[in-house]
Formats: sequence, structure tokens, C-alpha cells
Amino acid sequence: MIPDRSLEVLRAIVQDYIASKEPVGSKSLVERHAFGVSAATIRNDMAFLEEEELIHAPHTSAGRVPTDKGYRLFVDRLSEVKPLNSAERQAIENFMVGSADLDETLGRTVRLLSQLTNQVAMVQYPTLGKASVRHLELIPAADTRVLMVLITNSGRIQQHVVELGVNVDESFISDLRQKLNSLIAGVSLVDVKSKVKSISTGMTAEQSKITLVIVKNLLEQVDANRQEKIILSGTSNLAKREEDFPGSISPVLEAIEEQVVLLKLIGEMQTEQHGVSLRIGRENSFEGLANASVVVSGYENQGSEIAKLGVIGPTRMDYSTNISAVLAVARYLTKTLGN
Amino acid sequence: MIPDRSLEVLRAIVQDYIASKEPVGSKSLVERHAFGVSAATIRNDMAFLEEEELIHAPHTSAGRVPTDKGYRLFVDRLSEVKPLNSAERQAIENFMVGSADLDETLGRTVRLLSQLTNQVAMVQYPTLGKASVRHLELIPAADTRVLMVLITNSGRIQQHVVELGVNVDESFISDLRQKLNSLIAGVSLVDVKSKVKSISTGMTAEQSKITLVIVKNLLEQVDANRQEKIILSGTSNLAKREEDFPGSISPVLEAIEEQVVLLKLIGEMQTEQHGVSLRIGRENSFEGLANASVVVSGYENQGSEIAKLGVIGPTRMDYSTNISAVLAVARYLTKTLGN
DNA sequence: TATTGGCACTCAGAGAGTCCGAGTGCTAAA
DNA sequence: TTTAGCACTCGGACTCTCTGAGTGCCAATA
Repeated sequence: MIPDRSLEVLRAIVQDYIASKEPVGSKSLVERHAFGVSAATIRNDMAFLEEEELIHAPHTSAGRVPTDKGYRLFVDRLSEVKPLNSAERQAIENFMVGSADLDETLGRTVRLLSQLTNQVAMVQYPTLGKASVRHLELIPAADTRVLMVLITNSGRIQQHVVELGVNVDESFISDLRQKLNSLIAGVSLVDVKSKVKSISTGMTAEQSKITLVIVKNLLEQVDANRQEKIILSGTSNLAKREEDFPGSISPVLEAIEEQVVLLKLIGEMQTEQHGVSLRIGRENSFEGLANASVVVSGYENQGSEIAKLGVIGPTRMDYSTNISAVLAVARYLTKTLGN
Repeated sequence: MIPDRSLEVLRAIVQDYIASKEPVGSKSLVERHAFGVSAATIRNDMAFLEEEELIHAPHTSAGRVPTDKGYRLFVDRLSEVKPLNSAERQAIENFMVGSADLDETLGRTVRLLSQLTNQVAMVQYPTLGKASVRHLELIPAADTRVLMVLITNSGRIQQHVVELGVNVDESFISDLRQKLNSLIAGVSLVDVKSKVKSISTGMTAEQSKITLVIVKNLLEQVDANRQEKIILSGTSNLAKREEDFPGSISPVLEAIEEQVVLLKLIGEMQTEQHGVSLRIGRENSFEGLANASVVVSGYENQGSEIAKLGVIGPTRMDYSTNISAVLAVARYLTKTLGN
């Protein structure tokens, strides 16, 4: 359908455009690439590519710029994943060495990724998955409220305020805490539900009611808020690439500031080929990201908890480099979290 | 020293410039304000203000723009703190109602503040202060590491990875945890040090060594990392005010992305008059914030833990409004945290 | 049929020139 | 001390022109 040489021309256009930020014309194309044909021939190919909506001319007497569709074809069929150079691999090693708890590891990871790619980097917190309960703490807060803290053996800490509706009986809460801990400490999160099933037997109606509220919230913690958090780094890289965002970077900043938006975005993206998932320009369902591309890959925490990380940048980004950086960091994070 | 009318002229210039974003000239000044004198007189006053470096002309035939020094005089002596209107007060009420744990309360606060001011808002986490220990958890992580989690009665949770240097004996760690908890649970943070003093008596040399490492880290947690965290909101507001930042917003984004920079900045700012502290333009020691102003106020957590919150925006910001918003939100946060 | 050289055409952007008017400083009179 | 008057300045807006990179098309060529 699309002749080989036309594809080569598309690849050359994407590469040159990414490098120069200027629309690329037929003449400079034949100068910089050894096609073995004349500029006129290239022009025919370019006319064909334009018909296919893979490239687009900003105005009559300008060169061509890849469309979203063009970038998509490029990453799917034309680009090779470029292995990291040794300096970059070294940077990863240096950055991650001596990593400590989950928060810090993820924090370092997101900084690393933004530095490697010069884009905005994001890392999603891992899901609960197969982790087990380490400790459950109940802290009476206000009159009718209790702060619940759940600590898992993978080092994750979740907290939530439970509204009881009645005044807190501190000693009862303390008993309940001990009882709950003896039931679920060391128990895999997925098994918590069955363990706490009959906890309220032998209690007064009042106590039973409070217990049920707390258990319900505990199960919500275990079950629901799995992927609720994303951390970002390198937001200022957006401003440096301002010229790549027609209009303003404001909508992009707004989009990435909203955890909800990012989580939805990441949630929609299923890993495709090469282990990465990619949204180019208007493929993103968010208007604000119409000029942005998102590269995402998955990582694993201790072989079971899985989440995603990636970068966000202008559609005019260096896909090969960014894809390989995201992949490498995802692999490295999986490895770091594995032990 | 500076005649009254000249001060009035300065006030008018600041107000008009904030409203219009245009350098303001003598003629438009007399039109919009009832000075009772002619433009020529105003021009004389303006020449005087310029000599005092309170205003500055971008070029010969343009109007005048306040300098940092001019803004400083304005906020110190000329502006009145403008009380919030009822819609704004309503917004605060609505926003904070049903707030729950510390994280969520601060999260809501920072969003509220950015929405009220249309600037970048920041909230610092409260210091440990007079809180007391609720629970200490020790979780063996890797071979030689232990994850330490400290929960206080104010709902704050701190975690830290402790490197022991030797392999972890799980049962010993478990014993140690119980021992520590029985010693310090319910104890005020400031008293923790004396309580754990002689914990290692009766232990083997090996155990004692491990214990000391852990206790050292515990005390560090209690003592050191008091004000280590700041949360931000409304970063995209910067991009909307792009024209107010000559050059690029990139340096500003960089500065606020660095927790260290923000913490240093906030740390340097001691509350001055009206209960707020203010840095205008180059008064900030960070080059990247040369065109930015920072408004900060303090708030209290349960009458003892104190921290700061504020906004960052262009020097050409509406100081009256922002100062009152920061003050109101700080007061409201103190109230919310009080119970 | 695919490729090529040639050619007329297009048009954004850079540069030069002009003009306008808001704003200034100065001076001399009130 | 204030004011009216006036000459002067100069950024920004506007127009005009020119240039050259780039295009599409066509007829000749392999």
C-alpha cells in the first residue's frame, strides 16, 4: 500500500523535524539522506504522504511536518528502540543506588526519568496486589472519628479517617485494634476479607455497629484505593519546550496537575508492542493534551503489585530515546523493588 | 520625607498597573484619580518617585512601572488588607467542610488557596512540636534494613529506612518493637529521648549495637525532619500569567519544583506585620524568583505545631487580595486543625 | 511507468521606512 | 508651588518590498 521509499521519506521527515524543529523540505531531505533519487521524486512521495495524511504543510511554501498519524506510523513501524548509551546507564545506576523505602525509591525514579528524557516524568504508586498486612493502627481523632493506618509488608502505608457516627469509646477502639491485628497481621490483603468476617460475634449491638463501620473502611482501603496516586517530576521541562505547544502550555499543566486526569489517562493505556503504550497528540482523549504525547510502561513491585510510569512531552518528541528510557527505568525499578 | 501626594501617586500607579498591565502615564493617572492637580504636577511627583527608585520607566516615552522597592513601600504603608467578600468566605467554608485526616485537610487547603488567589499555592507540613507517640512500627525490609514507621497522635506518619549494617534478626526486631512501644507510646515527642536512654541495658553487645542504631534513627525522626515537606497547587496559574514573567516561566517552575528551595525560602521568611511575610522580586535570594513575589503566613496545628502556607506569583500581583486570602486561609486552617 | 530537470508560482518572514501618539522634561507665567 | 504650553522622544503599529525555500506541474528521459 505505501511504497517502501515513501516510508523511508516519512522516517527521514520525522527524524529531521525532531532534530531541527523546522518543517522539512524536499531539497534538504535529499541533501541529508542518501535516497539515490532526485528532489522531484521525493516531492512526489511527499505528495503521496500528504494524501495519506501522514504529513502536512503548515503553508504553501513551507516544508512538511508529521501529523499525529505520521508519528504513529513512525513509532509503530519505522523507529527502532535505541539502547541507552553507557553514560545513561551509569546515570541510572548512580541514581538508584542506596534507595530506601518505597516513597524514596519512587521519588528518585521519577526524578531520574525526567532527567533522562528532559520531559515531565510520572510514576504511579503500586497497587496493593499480593502484599500482606503488617500492622493496623486505630487512632481516635475527633469526637466521632478514628484515623486508620494500614501498614503492609511491602512498606506501603495507607491512612484514612473513619467517621463512626457515635462518640468514640477509646478503650473499645484499643481492644478492637488488638483483636483486628491478631486476626489479620501477616495475612495477605486478598484474604483479609474472609478473616474479619465474623469479628463482631459476641459484641453488643453498639460495638458491633462501630466494628462493622471500621471493617468496611478497612476493606475499602484494601480493595479500592489501589492506584490512587501519581508523582511527577520535571514540570519545568514543559516550559523549556514552550514553542512546541501552540498557544500555551497552560492546558497541559492543568491536565497533569489533576491526578484524576492522569490516572484516567494511565488507566486507559494498555501496554502494547515493545512493552510500552503510547498516545500521540489527539489520540489522548483530553483536549488539553492535544499537542502532547504520553509514553507509558508498566513495572512490578515484588513480582505482584503492578503499576505504570512514563513521560509526557510535546508530540514533537524523540520517541526512540524516550521509549527506551521509559522501558529501561521501568525494568530497573522492577529490579530494585524485587528484593 | 516623601510628600503625601507623591505617596498617593505611587499608590495609584501600583493599582492602575496591577489592573491594566500597562505602564501608567501622568495623563491617564489624573483622569482616573481625583488628585485635584494637573498632569504636569503629577509629572513632577513622578520624577521624584523615579529619583527615589520607587518607579521606573521602561523607555523614554512610556509610562511608569513600580519597582520592587515601590511595591514594597506600597504593601508596607499604602495598601489596606481587603477583607474577603462573602462569596470567598463561602468558598472557604464549602471547601473545608468534612475534612478528614491531615493529608486531606492540607490537600484541600492548598487547592482552596490556589483557587482563591489564582496563584501557585503552597502549604508546609506542620512540625512535630508537642505531639506524642502513638505507635512505632519496625518492619524488616531487605537483609540488613528495617523500615521504621512513626505514628503520632496528631495523625502524622513518618517513615524511614534504617540501615543496620548486619543481618536482621526478625524476632529480635519484633521484641525491640514491643519494648520501644511500651516505653514511648503516649509519650510526648520531646520526652522520647530521655525515655529510650537506657533501653539497651541487659542486651548483648550485638543487640545493643542494633538497638542504638535504631534509636538514633528514631530520635532523628523525632527531632530533625520537622518541616520537610511542602505541597503545591495551581502551578498552571503561572502559565496563565506568562506575560508577567519576562523571559520564561521556566526558572520559576524550576524553583518551585525543588522542595529544598521552597523550604529554604519559607524558612527565611519570618512573619512580619499583619501576620504575613512577603518577598518581592529580587528580595528573594533565588535568581529564578527575581520576577516573583511570595506571600507567606503561619498556621498552627493543635496549638503547638506550627508551619507556613502561602502563594507565589508575579511581582505584579494583587497584594491586598492575596495577603487577605493567605491570612484567612491560615486562620481557617488553624481553626480546622484545632479540634 | 518511474524518474528527472526545468520552470513558474506561492508565501512567510525579514528588513526598511513611515507615521502616530502617549508620554516626557523643561520653561516661563500665574 | 502649580500650571499651561511646547518641543522632543521613541516604541509599536503599519505598510511595502524583497528574498528564498519550497511547491506543483509538465515535458523529456531512461
